[in-house]
Amino acid sequence: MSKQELKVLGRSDDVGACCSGLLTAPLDEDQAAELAKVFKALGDPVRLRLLSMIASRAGGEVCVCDLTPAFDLSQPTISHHLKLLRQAGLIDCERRGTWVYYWLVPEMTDRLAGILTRPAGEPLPARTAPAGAAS
Amino acid sequence: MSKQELKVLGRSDDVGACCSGLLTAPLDEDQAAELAKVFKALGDPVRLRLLSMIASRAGGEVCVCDLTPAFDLSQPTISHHLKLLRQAGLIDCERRGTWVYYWLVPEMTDRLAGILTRPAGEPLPARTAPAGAAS
DNA sequence: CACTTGCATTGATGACTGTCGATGCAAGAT
DNA sequence: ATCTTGCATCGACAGTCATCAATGCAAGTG
Repeated sequence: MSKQELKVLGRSDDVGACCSGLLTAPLDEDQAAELAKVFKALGDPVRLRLLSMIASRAGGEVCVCDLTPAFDLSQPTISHHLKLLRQAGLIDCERRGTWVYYWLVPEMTDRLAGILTRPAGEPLPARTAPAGAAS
Repeated sequence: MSKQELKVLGRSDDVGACCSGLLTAPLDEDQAAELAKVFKALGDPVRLRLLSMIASRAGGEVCVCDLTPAFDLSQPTISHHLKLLRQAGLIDCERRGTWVYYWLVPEMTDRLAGILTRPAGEPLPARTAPAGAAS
């Protein structure tokens, strides 16, 4: 339940590896394609809420049966969104008896946060009085 | 060129304000919908590459004429992607003579990075030996 | 003025996505 | 074994999206 499924991310090193930041050097096509899959998984309000419910849960994991009733959506739809989040490497899950529990993969959110963080003390080219503006 | 267009984000306070983190408390529907628009804008490889090209540019801004030839896509398509990034609040632009220049809005990427960052020294509920596993 | 160049907008189209009901499957209960 | 419950998968359908060619518009050039 936790290790089959097409591993969307990384062909080899996966989560921990890769690129410093999107803001410091132009992404190449492969990096961009890989990253886009993760951001696309975050690009839906239902999945964002699911992720935040899972991530903020004391104890670190949530049973699907606690997630589904929080939405005005069918159970297959929630299951589908959870699958996408898992394929993006943002969460993982495990069956335990009758129930399935999900938890956050913090390495992935850490990686995204790092990618979106600009190196401290950047020049920050004073975007206020654009040089030769059309005056 | 820089201030019309439907302001996708914030109804009032916009970028700087809002929520602490997606990882600490469940997002409500409005926050999730708002955030999802920004992540959706990042969920495309072309837009990610555009953003990284703009953000990493020395001088802080890029002319569209420098961006378009870097892709195997038509000029209207690039223009469309730039529009989406701008509507998401990630970049802004200005016409200067014949050319249009784009630059990063670092407040937005900062905000996203913050949202994806978990509070330091979190319990990190030892996901290794799942309690009552199906043994 | 007409002509050219840089970029945005429009309209069309094929591909993808979110959603559902129906179904399948695993595991505990009887 | 049969029934029930929890969740995933399947197939279908409507809505959204990425892309293009055609066109429009702004601004510099002759």
